[in-house]
Amino acid sequence: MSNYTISNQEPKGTRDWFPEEFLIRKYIFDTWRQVCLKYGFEEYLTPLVESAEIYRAKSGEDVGGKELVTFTDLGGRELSIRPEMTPSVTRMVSKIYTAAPKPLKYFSIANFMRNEKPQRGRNREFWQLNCDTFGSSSLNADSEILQLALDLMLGFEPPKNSFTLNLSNRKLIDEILSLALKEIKPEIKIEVVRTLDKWNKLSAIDFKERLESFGLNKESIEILEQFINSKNLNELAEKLPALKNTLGYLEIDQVIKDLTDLGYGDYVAFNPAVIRGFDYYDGLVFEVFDNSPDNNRAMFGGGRYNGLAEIFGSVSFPAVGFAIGDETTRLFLESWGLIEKMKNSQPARYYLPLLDAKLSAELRLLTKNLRRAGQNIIMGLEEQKIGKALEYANKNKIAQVIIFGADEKAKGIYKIKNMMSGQEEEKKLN
RNA sequence: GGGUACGUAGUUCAGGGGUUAGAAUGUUAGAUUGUGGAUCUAAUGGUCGCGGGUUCGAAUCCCGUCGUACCCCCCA
Repeated sequence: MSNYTISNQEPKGTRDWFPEEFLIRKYIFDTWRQVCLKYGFEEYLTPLVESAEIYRAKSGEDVGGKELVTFTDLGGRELSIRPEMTPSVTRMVSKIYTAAPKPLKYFSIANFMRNEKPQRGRNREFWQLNCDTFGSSSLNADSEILQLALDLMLGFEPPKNSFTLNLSNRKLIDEILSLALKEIKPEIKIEVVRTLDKWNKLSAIDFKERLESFGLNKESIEILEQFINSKNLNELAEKLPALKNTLGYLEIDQVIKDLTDLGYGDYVAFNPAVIRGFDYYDGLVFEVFDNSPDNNRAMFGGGRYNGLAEIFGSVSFPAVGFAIGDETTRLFLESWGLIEKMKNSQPARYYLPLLDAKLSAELRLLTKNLRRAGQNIIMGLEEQKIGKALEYANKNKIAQVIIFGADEKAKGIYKIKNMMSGQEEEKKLN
């Protein structure tokens, strides 16, 4: 006898997946996988751990630093549990890139770990779908990736206007910065970009004051305000004509046209406040927003990151992609009542209780035959009176009970009772 | 890393200095002679998150710590 007990609580920031929760997760993963396969994307996986340096090199101060979960292996190598997929998949692709036919279209569904403070929509262990196209600089690749992101959302059959894909371009951001800031130091530029990124959370006054604190003059601030307040491309072109024929502008314009032609127009919009935290983005960037008042937040995003690959080796290649988390997706489904809908369309399960211990051999045989015929059967293991059997089915939300006792055996039948309607159906035993 | 709130049966909660800590629900067994969500009976359940302090006495007050939820920071 020990005088203490070990807690049965899961580690901080992780969660147990009881069948009810697991069902939701499985539904999300199945939907993702189905959509990706339709796009001809191929599924891959990398190891759970990578050399720690791969993250220290590029993942940034937090993700690649204090949030990294690291240990030392038997050979003294420092390994980390992956906090994101991009370095791994880039490393993996760089091994085959030169010899592989281009482009490569890859996706994976994997878990990750970041040592951060858990909060709504964010845990230490989380799961993500990562989708990337490698080896194409064509705008068609960007278009397709965005279409994939949209179809991933539409795969859950959400109501109209439940989400919006907001679109911008890092090239456009660079244009506006050189237009507004001209000879300002790079450190200040980074701060300005962060402020633009936070525009949603700041009031107009705070926004202005913040820019003033960086020492920007009136003219610069006015240009930035005109930019960030543009509701669409036309408005932007009117206010800041200098941007109109820039590559960044034209790319956004083209992609929105592509997607509108395909019928996604209601879901796509230019939004100058989409910046995204990572520095490696260098072309189109996007974020998908949940429009639900209960869950109004950026769900996921991505973009083009042509310059990233060269950091990991000699091979450089263009890439465009995004990642979407299981938890944010679950919150989206919840906010639009889509989980109940999914639960009600699960395949039927049958409960076949052991009403008479003497019939256990017959019960096993019947179970086997029904399973062979493609049914999902939960077979009773302990002798049970019919009342208890029906109660068990109720409590476990099993819709159909197969009744097979002495009476049925004598008649050479079994009965299927529907728990919802109460109706019974007789079937012959072979 | 900073902040706010909360930790009492498996679960949802009550009790807010005074004997052996309660309810509902769940689980298990039995009753109603094989057609259900019911009712009845019984059993099962808790070092009141953990540690320290104040007190004659702490689930209750104080401090710390751990955990949970949410916000900020950061980031997908």
